[in-house]
Amino acid sequence: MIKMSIPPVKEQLDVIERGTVEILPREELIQKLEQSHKTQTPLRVKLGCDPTRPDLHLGHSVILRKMRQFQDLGHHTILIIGDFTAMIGDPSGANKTRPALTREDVVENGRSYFEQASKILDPERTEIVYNSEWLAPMSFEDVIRLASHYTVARMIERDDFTKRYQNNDTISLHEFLYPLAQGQDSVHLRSDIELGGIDQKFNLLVGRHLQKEFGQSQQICLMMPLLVGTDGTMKMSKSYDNYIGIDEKPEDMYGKALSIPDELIYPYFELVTDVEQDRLPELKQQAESDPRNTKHKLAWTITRMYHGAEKADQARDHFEKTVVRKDVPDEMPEFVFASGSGSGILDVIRETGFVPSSSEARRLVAQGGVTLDGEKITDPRYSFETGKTGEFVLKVGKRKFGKLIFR
RNA sequence: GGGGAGGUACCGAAGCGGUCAAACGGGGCAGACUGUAAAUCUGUUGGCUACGCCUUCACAGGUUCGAAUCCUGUCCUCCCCA
Repeated sequence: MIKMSIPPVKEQLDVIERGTVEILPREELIQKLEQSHKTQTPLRVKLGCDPTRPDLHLGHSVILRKMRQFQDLGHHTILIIGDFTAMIGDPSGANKTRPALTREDVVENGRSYFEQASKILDPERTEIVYNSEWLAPMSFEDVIRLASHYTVARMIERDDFTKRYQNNDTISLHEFLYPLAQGQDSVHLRSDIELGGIDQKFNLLVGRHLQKEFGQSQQICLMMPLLVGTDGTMKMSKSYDNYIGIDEKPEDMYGKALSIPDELIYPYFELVTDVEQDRLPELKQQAESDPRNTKHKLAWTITRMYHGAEKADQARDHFEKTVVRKDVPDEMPEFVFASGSGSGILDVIRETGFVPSSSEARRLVAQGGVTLDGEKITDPRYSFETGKTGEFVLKVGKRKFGKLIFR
């Protein structure tokens, strides 16, 4: 491992505070940073992840990027795969009790999570731990003791619980254990700082509280805002289908990034891109004066971060071509059919996998959402002549293209 | 443990014996429009060998010519009391 020097406080704060919503308590953070700089001892920075959904998107990247910044400042970072807590299911976010996962699922998801997170974190400098390591061996007695350090009144103060309680929604008793388990992680790891989304505030504070109960130095809670999704209203989440996945194809990434409302251009630059700190004010202004080009710059930057400059250029060209000029893309998946079968258009569309059912295909045809070589097909009974050969460009819906080859 | 309310499509929510593949809203999808995959307007939204047929209204049975709607049992949720 490379020995890094820990820079002075002021310098660190500039980086640390980029995009944060809240640091509790900020004063203590400064003290810890001073101490750390003086003694050149890295702080222990903890981030827990819930491996229920292994597809990471830009929403996750906000917090992971913050973690990366701590790495670059020379601190010690610990990524906790919440394999044990995932079996409880965090009550926050989806206001619903989540189904418990099996151990195998959780382990597999954890692996996939780290693999994806490595696109943002420096894997060399990330300590990975699974919280089942210390949570699983706890006895019932240990759990009772832990639970005695928190009160029901404080527990139901928590937003999610309050709301669900008022709505007469189910709250399973074991959900109360989630924050405690997460807090126990902090105690076990003796963390100095815990990162989290602002929706994690309660959980992070429980960690702080428990550390105090156990006579430890209390962690600083650093909260990042929730990234608003491409729909411009709700937080980015796979279940709202308003996300940009970090594994997505360059073209999709670019297109989705362009679909965000103009007000989000700046927050995205600040939270999910690696543009230099001192360029931010300038970008903020451009986002207002020239939203179109600034948004293209944003889309390009995001795509470049995950796919490189060359792919980003291609994605931009692809967008210009298919969306702006409504032209046919350079590359598209090919589907080969045997001529002579006299295939109907509905079956052909189905075989491409662009739609889940032939009823859906029929609907699209009826609504004029299907073209063949640029010609709208409106008759669901349209079929390719028997014995016909050649290639056709099929377009289904707004942006699904395929090359049909009959031979 | 006792009493009451309720479980409807992706979500919320009507319907309470036929005219129900199921109103309405949200979401999704499509068309028009657009700097944009935004906003707005319009249409559409179970499946199929498709002007007809098949499977849906927690689950399993039953009554009836006919049930999402009535009856019985099971599972689940919420409220009040203990």
